[in-house]
Amino acid sequence: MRKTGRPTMIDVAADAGVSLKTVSRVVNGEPNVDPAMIERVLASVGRLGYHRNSLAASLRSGNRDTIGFVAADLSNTFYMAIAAAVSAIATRERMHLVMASSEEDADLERTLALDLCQRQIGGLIVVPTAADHSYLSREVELGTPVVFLDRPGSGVPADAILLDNRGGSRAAVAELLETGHRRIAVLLDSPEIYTMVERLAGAREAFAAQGLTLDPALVVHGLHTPAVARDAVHRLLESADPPTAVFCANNRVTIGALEAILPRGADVAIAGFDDFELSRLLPRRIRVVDYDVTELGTRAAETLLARGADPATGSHTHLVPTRLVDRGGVS
Amino acid sequence: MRKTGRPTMIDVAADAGVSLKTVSRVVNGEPNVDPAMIERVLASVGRLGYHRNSLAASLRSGNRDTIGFVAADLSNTFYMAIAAAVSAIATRERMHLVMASSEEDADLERTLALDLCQRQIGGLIVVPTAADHSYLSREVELGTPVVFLDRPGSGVPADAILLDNRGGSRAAVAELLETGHRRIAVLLDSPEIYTMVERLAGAREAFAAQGLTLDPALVVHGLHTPAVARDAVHRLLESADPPTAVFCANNRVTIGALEAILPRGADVAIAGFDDFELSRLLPRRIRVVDYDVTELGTRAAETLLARGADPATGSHTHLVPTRLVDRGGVS
DNA sequence: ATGAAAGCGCTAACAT
DNA sequence: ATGTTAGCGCTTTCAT
Repeated sequence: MRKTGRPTMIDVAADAGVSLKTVSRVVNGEPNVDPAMIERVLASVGRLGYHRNSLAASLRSGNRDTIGFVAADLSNTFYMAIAAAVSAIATRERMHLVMASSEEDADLERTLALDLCQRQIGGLIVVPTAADHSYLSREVELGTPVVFLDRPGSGVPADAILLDNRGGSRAAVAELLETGHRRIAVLLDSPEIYTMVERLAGAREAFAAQGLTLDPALVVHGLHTPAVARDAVHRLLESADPPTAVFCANNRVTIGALEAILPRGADVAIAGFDDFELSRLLPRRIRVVDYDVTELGTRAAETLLARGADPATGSHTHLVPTRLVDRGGVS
Repeated sequence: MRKTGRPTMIDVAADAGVSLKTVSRVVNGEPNVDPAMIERVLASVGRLGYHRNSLAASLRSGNRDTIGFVAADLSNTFYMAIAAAVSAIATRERMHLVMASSEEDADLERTLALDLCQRQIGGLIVVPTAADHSYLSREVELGTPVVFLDRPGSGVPADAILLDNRGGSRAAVAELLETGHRRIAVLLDSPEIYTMVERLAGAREAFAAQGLTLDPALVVHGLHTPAVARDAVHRLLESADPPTAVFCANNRVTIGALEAILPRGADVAIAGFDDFELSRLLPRRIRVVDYDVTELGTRAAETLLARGADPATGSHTHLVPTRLVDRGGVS
């Protein structure tokens, strides 16, 4: 036994009276080992409580058995659900998932992503916060597959898995217009976030398709939390010419809008991007742009693995479809 | 440059015309290096696009800079929120978080936990699914700190961070009793889950304090999903002697109960363990046993780090307090 | 079927 | 302040 705690293959080899390589063969289940030898080695493994050091193994073999995931904000259930989906694929492939949250900070994203690359990961999934991702180009060149999730990356050739943001919000706003609404408020988080830009564009497309335009006074940006969204909606409803409908560009905004509209009992139609927990139990009916969150994570992980297996083909962007559904209306 | 892609310290040393160790010193920011030398090395680092291989570094130094987290079910927002909290601490400490989900499967938990230990992690947080954790005793002996989260472990001395399950449910049920309810249904997930056992015990304590006992016909187990809980509540309400109140032992059960009770407009008081998203927007008032999820994750991570720094002291169990709050009652 | 030796990329221990 | 050497625990290559 060595001075330090953990037994190594050398210890097992000594204990079993075989060579280091034989232990390695047995531990890794390689073929062409005498059954009696296998027995002997496994007995020593059990006796010493030996566990293979997979770090040392991958150092030598170059095998990468970890997927890195840099989310934009892990306190957001959206990214957590994605992480869960990626984790499931990782486990299925006997890989590990290392995750981190950039907190919507471009510098932190860069630091975390490069940190993960230092750990010799087999692939990296990034929800881009930074505007430029050329900091990853060297890693991509050197063979680390990168997949952008939810938002496109730039400055580096990599696959991307995105939602059909435009199509989803276009459909939701088009429906409000068909129902006769004209004063439709569009409520958004920061315009620096890609999905917000796309969803606003989708709303504009719906107006344009009817030969109409969105009233700039009804486009509200910067609603980063439900509380801020709630206050903004209160203000809108108290204005001289209030909206008759609101389109909320994400679920936090929808929740804030509900917090303002429900207690007032205001007669305002509500549509929102992203489903959320308990939306079915809302006391009033709303329309929601829904999609399969799990598909985002699963696709990203599988794209990553496929890319690892075959780095040759060009980079693709996959759009995950959305659909407009009814929620609430209980009681 | 080497045959394989990534440049190594040796490449940098050759390029800069210095020794390997000097590169190591510069890259790790060690003191006592000539500023001119630092410049020269950093220039080569930039030119070659060198990144330190942290796996190789920790192989040699023995430093463990990863926290492992085995959740019981990552698709549950509760564990996701905990993972987010742990991730935040990991980032703060410049560590990484490797996570996996046991899917409430004891064998998978064991496999995942030991897999993580193989990766030479600096500490392991486990939400126990298995009944016995002596499979971890060797790792603990060898110096890997282990913290059990949400449920106690057994067979191995390790810290645990638990909720005050009994106290929380006792308070909730006591309040229902004080309000005059006697036929109180207690709705639970599987009785094999520790928290369920504790929460049921808390409910019993509340009855016992009044010299009363819980009607066995009103104790329902095995409500693993909201849908199953919903159906069970429908059956209870249609029975000959229906409950006038329900205590739901977790948020999935509460949601199922709401799905049954709200559409019926039934006059049944509701109390539940665990807060949930949008609980504030419910059309009717319910009581919720609330607590700080972040605190669970933060405590676990900090206990782990403290344990890593000082393995000497005995193992402790920390109880995170709960409080009874109002939710819903909007419109 | 088994083993000896080299070396993955880095840091620790010891020079100088 | 800088360099040299050994070796972390394992896999690979090449013998036997």
